[in-house]
Amino acid sequence: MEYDFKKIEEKWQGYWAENQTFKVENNSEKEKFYVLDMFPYPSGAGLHVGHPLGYIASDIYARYKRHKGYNVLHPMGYDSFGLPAEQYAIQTGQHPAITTETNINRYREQLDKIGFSFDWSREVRTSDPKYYQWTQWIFIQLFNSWYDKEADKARDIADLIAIFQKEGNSAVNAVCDEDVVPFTAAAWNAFSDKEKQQVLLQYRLTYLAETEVNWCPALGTVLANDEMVNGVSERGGHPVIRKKMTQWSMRISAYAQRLLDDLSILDWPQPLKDAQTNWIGRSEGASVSFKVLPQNNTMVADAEIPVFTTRPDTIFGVSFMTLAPEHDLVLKITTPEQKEEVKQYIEATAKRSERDRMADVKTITGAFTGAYAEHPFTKEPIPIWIGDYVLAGYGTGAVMSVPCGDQRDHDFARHFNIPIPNIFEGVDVSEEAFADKENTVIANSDFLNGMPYKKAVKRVIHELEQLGQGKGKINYRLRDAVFSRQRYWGEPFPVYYKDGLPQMIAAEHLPIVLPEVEKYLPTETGEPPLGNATHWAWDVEAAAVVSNKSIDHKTVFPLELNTMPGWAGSSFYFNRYMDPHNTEEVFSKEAMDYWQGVDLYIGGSEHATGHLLYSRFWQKFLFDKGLVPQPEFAKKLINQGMITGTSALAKRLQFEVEGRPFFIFVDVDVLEEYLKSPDKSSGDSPVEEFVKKYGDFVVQDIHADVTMVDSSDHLDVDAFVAWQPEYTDVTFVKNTDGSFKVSREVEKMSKSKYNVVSPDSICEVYGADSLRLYEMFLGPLEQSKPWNTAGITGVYGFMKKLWRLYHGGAQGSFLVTEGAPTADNLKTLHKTIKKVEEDIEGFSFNTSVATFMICVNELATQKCNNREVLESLAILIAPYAPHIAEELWSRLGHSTSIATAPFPKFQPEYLIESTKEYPISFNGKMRFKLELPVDLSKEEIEKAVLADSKTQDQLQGRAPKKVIVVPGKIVNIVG
RNA sequence: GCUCGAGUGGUGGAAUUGGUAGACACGUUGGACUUAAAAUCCAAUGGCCAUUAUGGCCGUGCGGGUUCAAGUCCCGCCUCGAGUACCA
Repeated sequence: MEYDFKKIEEKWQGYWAENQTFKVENNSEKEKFYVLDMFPYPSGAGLHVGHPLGYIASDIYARYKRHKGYNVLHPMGYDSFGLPAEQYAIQTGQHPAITTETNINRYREQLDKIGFSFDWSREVRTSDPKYYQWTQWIFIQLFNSWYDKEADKARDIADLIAIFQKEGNSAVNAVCDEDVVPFTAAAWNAFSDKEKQQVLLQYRLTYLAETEVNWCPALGTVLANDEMVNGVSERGGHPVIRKKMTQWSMRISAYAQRLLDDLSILDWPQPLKDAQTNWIGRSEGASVSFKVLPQNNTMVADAEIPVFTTRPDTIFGVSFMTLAPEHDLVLKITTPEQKEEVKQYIEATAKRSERDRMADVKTITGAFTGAYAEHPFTKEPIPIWIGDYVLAGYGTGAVMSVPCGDQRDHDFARHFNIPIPNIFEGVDVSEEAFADKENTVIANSDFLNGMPYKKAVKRVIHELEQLGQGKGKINYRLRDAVFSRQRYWGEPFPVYYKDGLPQMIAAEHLPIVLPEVEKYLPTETGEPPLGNATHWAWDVEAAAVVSNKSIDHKTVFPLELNTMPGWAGSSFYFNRYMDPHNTEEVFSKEAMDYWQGVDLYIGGSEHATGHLLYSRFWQKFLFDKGLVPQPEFAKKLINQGMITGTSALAKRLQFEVEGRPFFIFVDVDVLEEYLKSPDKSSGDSPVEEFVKKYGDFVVQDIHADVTMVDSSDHLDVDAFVAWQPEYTDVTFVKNTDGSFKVSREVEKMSKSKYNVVSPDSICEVYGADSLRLYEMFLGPLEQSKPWNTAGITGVYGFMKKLWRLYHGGAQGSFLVTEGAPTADNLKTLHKTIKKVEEDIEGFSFNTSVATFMICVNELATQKCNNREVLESLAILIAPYAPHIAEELWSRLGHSTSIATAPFPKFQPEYLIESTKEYPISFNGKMRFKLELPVDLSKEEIEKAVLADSKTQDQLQGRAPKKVIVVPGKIVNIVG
C-alpha cells in the first residue's frame, strides 16, 4: 500500500473536528499548560509559508505536552482590525467587515489544512463586538484609574476625589501631567464640575492630550514614520508636516519602572528584553531649570526652560542651550531680528520625520533665537538655539548643551562657532567631546573643581536644590502611548463629549458598535472617518446611539470620532481565551485561577516594543485591579525567525533605438560569460550581435514569479510571457541547451516581489505532514532563513520511508511483528527518544527531524518491524507529523486518537557501550582513531595510545612533550 | 546614527562545559532496476596536491590574541538582516 497523504490527512482532520479532540475544559485532574501563538492579522494575501513556522513549532510543543500528560490550552484567533481592510474599503467601497470575514475564512481553511491542534471553540476576533465590548470596558477602567506612587499601583479615581476633597492635591504622590497646579481642599470643593473634570484628566491613566503627529493634509490623515519618505507621504508623495493634535494617550510611563523590573522574572530572549530595556530607557540625572533673561522687545517674563541632564556635573561646561524647534517657548522668546530665520527653520524641520532627525548626524542644522538664558551658578548669559537633533517628545524637549562633554553638542558648537569651554582636567576637547564618566575629573567649575563624576553630581544637585533651580531626577525615554487613530476600522471609544469634556458611557451599555458610514475617508472638514456617520450621537436618557440630528448638548451628545489603535484588542486577548464566551465579565476568576497565564508564547521579535510592551502594561493594570492573578502574562517567550523568499530575477538588457528603449532578455549564464570576456568582442556570444546593432545597454532585473522557475533556476519562458503579455515579442537569448536561467536573490516574502509560496500548494503536492516537517527542518526556529522548495523532496522521501517501515508485508501491506525487539532496535529507539525529548524541550526542532531520519534509516537497515519499537516511534513523531502518526496508530490496532498516548520513556541502559573510539590528535590535529574500553583510567589510556604503532609512526622517534587525556573525549599528544 | 541579531561546502544547515568541522537533507556525478520515464536502491561528493593501498596541505566573513586544543573565548574590523514609537 502506498503512502496516500491526501486520504490520510483529510481523514484525520475530519476526525479531530468531529470528535473535538483538542477542546479543553477549564478544570482537570491534569496539570495545565498554555501554549499560545501571536494571533494573525488576516490579510487579503492569505497565509504564506512564513506564517505557519511559529504555529507549527507551538503545535509540536502543545502536542508533546499532551503526550506528557498535561491539560493543554492551545487557542487561535484573529487580530482583525487593521489598516489593509480599510485601505481596500477606501479603494473599492467594500465594507471592511466583509473583507475581514472573507480573509478569515481563507485563513481558517489554510490553517485547517496544516493539521493544527487548536481548540477552535475558543476563537476570538478583535473586530467582533462581543470581543471589543471588553476592549472598551478596559478603556473605561483605565479612565477611572490613577497611579498612586506611594502604593505603587493603580487605584480607583474615586479614591483620588476623596483625597482632593479632604486635603487638596499637594500631598498626593501620583503619576500625572507635568503642569498640574497645586490646590487646597477648599479650592477643590469650590471648583465647578468642569474644572474638576479637567483636573482629574491630568491624573487618569488614559487621558486627552496634545500630541505631535505626522499630518498629511492631502490625505487628511496621520502617517507612521514608516509611511513617510523624505518628508512626503509614501502613497501619493504628498507633503507631510509635524502637527499637534488632541488625542487619547495611555499613561504607560506610570508603569515604566515596574515594566523594567519585572523583565527579570521573564524567560524571554535576551535581545527582546534588551529592546524593552532600551525602549524604557531609564536614566538617572537631574532636572535643571534655566531662567530666560528678559530683553528689549521680548514680552516673556519669568520664562523658564526646564531641562533633564544625565551629566549635571558638567553644568559649568554649558555654552548654549538647544530647544526642539517645536518647543512651546521658541516663538515666545525669539527676538524680532531672528524671527524670520527661526520661522523658516521650524518649517523646514516640520517636514522631517523623527527617524530622519535621529539617524542623520552628519547634517548639522539649527537657528539662533536671539534670546539668552541665565546660567544658574555663574549667572552668565547663555545663547538659546533651536536644533532638530533635539526631539520635542523626549525629556523636556530642551537640552543644556555641553560641547566639551557631548559629541552632538560638540558638532553643533563647531558648526556654528560657539565656544567650547573645557571643564575636564588633562583632556583635550578641541577635536572631540570627552564622554568618559569613569575618568572624569572636573575643572574650571567653581565648587566642583577636582571632583570625579559621582561626587560632582551629588554636589551639584545639592547646590541646585539650594537655589531652587533643580533636583535629582530619574527620567524614562518611554513616552505615553498615543491611543487615538483617525481611522474607521478600529474599536470605537465608549466616549461622548459634554461641554468639550469626555464622558464615559456606562459599562452596561457596551458594546458601542462601530457605525455605518458612506465613505471610509476623512470628512471634508478634516474629521476622522467616523465624522461621516449620520447616527453617531449618544442619548443619555435612552442610553442609545442616535442620529446626529438629535444632538442638543443637553441629553444628546456627540460621540468620539477617533477609533482605537491596532494594539488595543491584542493587549488582553491571551486572557480572554481562558474564558472567551463570558458575557457577564471580561473573564471569570475561576478561569483565571486555573490557567494563570501563558506558559509558552511564540511570535516574531518585531513586536518587542509594541504589542509585547503594551500587553505587559495592561496586564499590570489588570493585576492592580485584581482581575488577573499574575503581573506578567507570558512566562516564556520564543521568537520565530522570518522566512524570506527566494526571488527569481530575469536579466533584461535595455538598449536605446532611435531614442526609444528596446529590450531583450538574456540567460544569466550567457550574460555573465559575455560580461566576463575581456574585450567583449572576441567571443561568439549571442549578446554581441545585439551590441553591434544597437550599441551599449543597461542590465535590469525583472522579477519573475517563483512558481515559473524550477529548482535549477530555469524559467518557463512560455508561462512567463503568458503572464506578462507585454513581453510577447521580446527576444529571449537562451543557453545552448535551449534553457533560460534566472538569477536568485533572497528578499522579504512579498506579493510585489512575486516570491510568495503558499502552504496550500505544498500541502497539495507533498501533504501537510511533509510541510510541517520541512518547515522545521529548514533551520533553527529563531533564525531567519530563505524558503527554498527544492529541499522538500527530502522530507517527502522520508515520509514514504517511514510509511514503508510499517508496511513490509506482501505488496506493501501493513506488517508488524510481536515479540521482543533486538538490542540494535532498542538502541536506535532510545537514542531517538533521548534526542527528540531534549530537542523539543530546547526548541531545537530542526535537529529532531534529522534524528527521525537517522532513526528510520537505521530501523530500515535493521529490517525492524517490531510492534514495541514501531508503536513508540509513532508517538515520538506524532507531534511533528500528526496525520501519519494517527493513521499508523490506528493500523497498529488502537481505536482512540494518538493525541494523548503517553510519551515513550527513555531508558539509558540500552545505550551503554563497552568501548569508545578515541580520536588521537597530534598538536591538536586528529590523525587516527583508536578503539579502547570505556573504563580505562587516564594513565591506562595514555599507555595504550603511546604503545600503538600508529602513534610511533606519527612521532617518528620524537619523544612526546606532553600527553593530554580527557577520558571519554579525546587524546592529544604534543611534541 | 543608535540598539539587537547573523556570517560554516554549490544550497539549507549540524557540532554538550573549548575536545574528531561539515551530522541530516537538497543538488551534482556514476551505477542498478526499467522498452522508457517516474519511483526505489547502491556509491562518490569542502578545496588543492599526490596516489598502489596509504597520505599531505589549506579550510567556519576579515585581521590579531589566549590555549595542549578555537566555528565556539578575548580585542579590532567588514558585510547582511531586524527594530527605531500610527504597518500588523
